[in-house]
Amino acid sequence: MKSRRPSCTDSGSESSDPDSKSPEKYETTTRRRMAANARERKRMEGLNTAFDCLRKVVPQWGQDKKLSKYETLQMALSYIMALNRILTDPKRHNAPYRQWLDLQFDCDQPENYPCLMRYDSPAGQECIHSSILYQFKSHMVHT
DNA sequence: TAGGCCATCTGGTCCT
DNA sequence: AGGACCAGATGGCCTA
Repeated sequence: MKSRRPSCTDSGSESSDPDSKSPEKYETTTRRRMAANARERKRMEGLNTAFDCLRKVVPQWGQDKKLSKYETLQMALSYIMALNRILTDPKRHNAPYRQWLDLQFDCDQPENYPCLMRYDSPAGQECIHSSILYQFKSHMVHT
C-alpha cells in the first residue's frame, strides 16, 4: 500500500479559507470531505479488486510483471473477441475442439503462445486466434 | 533522470 | 442532502 498524500481535509484543515465560514460549517464540510475521500478510496479498492480478477482470467503467459490496467483491458478485449470468433465459427463448432480449448486455457504452457504478448497490435486478436487454432491442429495430429 | 503507472484528493455532476 | 461516479491534479514509486 502506498503512503497517502498528505491531505488538508484528512489533517483537519480545509482547502478553502476556514475563516470565511462559521466553525460549525467548517467542521461539517471537513467531515463530509473526509467521508467522501474514504468512500472514494473504497470505490477505487473495489475497482482494483475487479481488475485483479480480470487479470486472473486473461492470458498473461510469459509476463513476470503484472499487466497494467490499460493492458488488462486491451488483453481482455482481444481475448474475448478471439474466443468469440472461435465459438461462432461453424467450421470449428465441434465438441473435441471445445473440450480441447477448455483444457488449454486451464493448464497449458505460456511458451506455446508467444504472440499473445502482442495483443495490443492491430493483429493481436487474429494472432491469438491463429495460435489457439494451430495448437489444436497439432493436438489432433498427435492423437 | 525521465517516463510510466498508480493512489489519493478534490470538485463537479447526476441520481435517489 | 448525501452517495456514486468521474476526471483532473498531484506526488510517490519503480524501471530503463
